[in-house]
Amino acid sequence: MILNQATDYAFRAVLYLSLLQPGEIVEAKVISESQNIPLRFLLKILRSLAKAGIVKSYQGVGGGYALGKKPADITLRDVLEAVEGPIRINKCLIDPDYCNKQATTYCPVHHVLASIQQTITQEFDKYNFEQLKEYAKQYGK
Amino acid sequence: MILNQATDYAFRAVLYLSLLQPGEIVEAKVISESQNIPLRFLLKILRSLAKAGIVKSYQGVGGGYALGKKPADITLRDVLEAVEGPIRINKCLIDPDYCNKQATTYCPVHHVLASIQQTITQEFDKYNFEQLKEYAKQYGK
DNA sequence: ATAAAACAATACCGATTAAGTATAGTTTAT
DNA sequence: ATAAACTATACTTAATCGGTATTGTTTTAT
Repeated sequence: MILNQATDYAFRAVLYLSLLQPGEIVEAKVISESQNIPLRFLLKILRSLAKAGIVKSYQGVGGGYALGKKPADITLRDVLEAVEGPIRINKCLIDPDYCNKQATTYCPVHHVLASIQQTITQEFDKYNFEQLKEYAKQYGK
Repeated sequence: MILNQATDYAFRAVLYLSLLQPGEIVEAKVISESQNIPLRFLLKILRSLAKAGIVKSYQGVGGGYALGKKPADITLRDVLEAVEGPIRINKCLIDPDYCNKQATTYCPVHHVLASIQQTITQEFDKYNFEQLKEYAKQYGK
C-alpha cells in the first residue's frame, strides 16, 4: 500500500526534467546530485522511463536525458506504471483464478476492490507534470 | 501499491463473520477451512482485528470469534488499517523529514501525493460490511 | 481439580521483493 | 583514439511478507 522508492525517485527526476529549458539535456549525474538519488539506481530508473517514452536518452559525450514528451502529456500514473507496472491493489485483480479458489461463484470483496482500484488509477491519472511544474515555480524550487 | 495477503484474508474473514446470525460465535478453524486461510496465520490476523475492536474473541471451550460491532460500522479502511497500519502511499508522507532532505523548501511531489492519499483513504472508507453482506446475499455465497 | 478446547503472545523461519551496486559493453563528440 | 556519457545484465544485501512453532492462558465440562 505504498509506492516504491524507485517511483518516488522517478517522480522527482521527471519533475526536474520538466523544469529544464526546452531542448536542454542533462546528465544523470546532475539529476542524481540535485535530487539526492543514488546515481546507478537512477540510471536504471531512467532506463524504464526511456522505454515508456517518458524521457529520451542521448548517448555519448554531451549526452544525457530530456523529457520525451510535453510535461502536460505525462501523468503521475504514466511514471508510476513505467516503473512498477500496472496499478493492481490486490492479488485477485491480477490473477483471475485466485478468487475462484476461495469463493467459487462470486466474490463481493473482489467486486469492491476492483472499483477502488479504478478510482485510484484515475486519481494518479489526474495529475500531470505541467501542474507539478506550476506548483514548483510558484513556491520556488 | 498492493494490499497485503493478510489484509485480503482479513476482508474475507470479517465478511464471513458479518454473515453469521446475531450472537453466533465460530472458531477460527471454521473460518480457516471455509475461506482457505492457513489457521495459524488467521489467528494472528484475528488478534489484530480484535485489538481494533472489529472482532470480539472468546477464549476457552466453546470459544471463538464474532464481530465486535455492526457490519455497517466496519469499513474496509478499518480492517485494512487494523492489519497494515495507517494508509500511507509514500515515505515522505510518513516521515516529514524525508522531503526536507531532498527538497529544502517545498515539494510539489509531496503536495499531490498527500492529496491522492486522502482520496484513497476516503475510498476505502466508502465501503462497509453491511454493503458487502448485501452483495454476498444477492449473488449467493 | 483436572482435562481439553479454544485463543494469546512471542519468537522464529524461509522465500520473495526492494534497493542498490558492479561489471562489461556501446555510442558519440572531439 | 579517447573519454564521456548511456545500456544491459547480473549480482548483493537488507527488509518485508507469509507462514509456522512454542509456550502459555482462559474457560467449560466432567
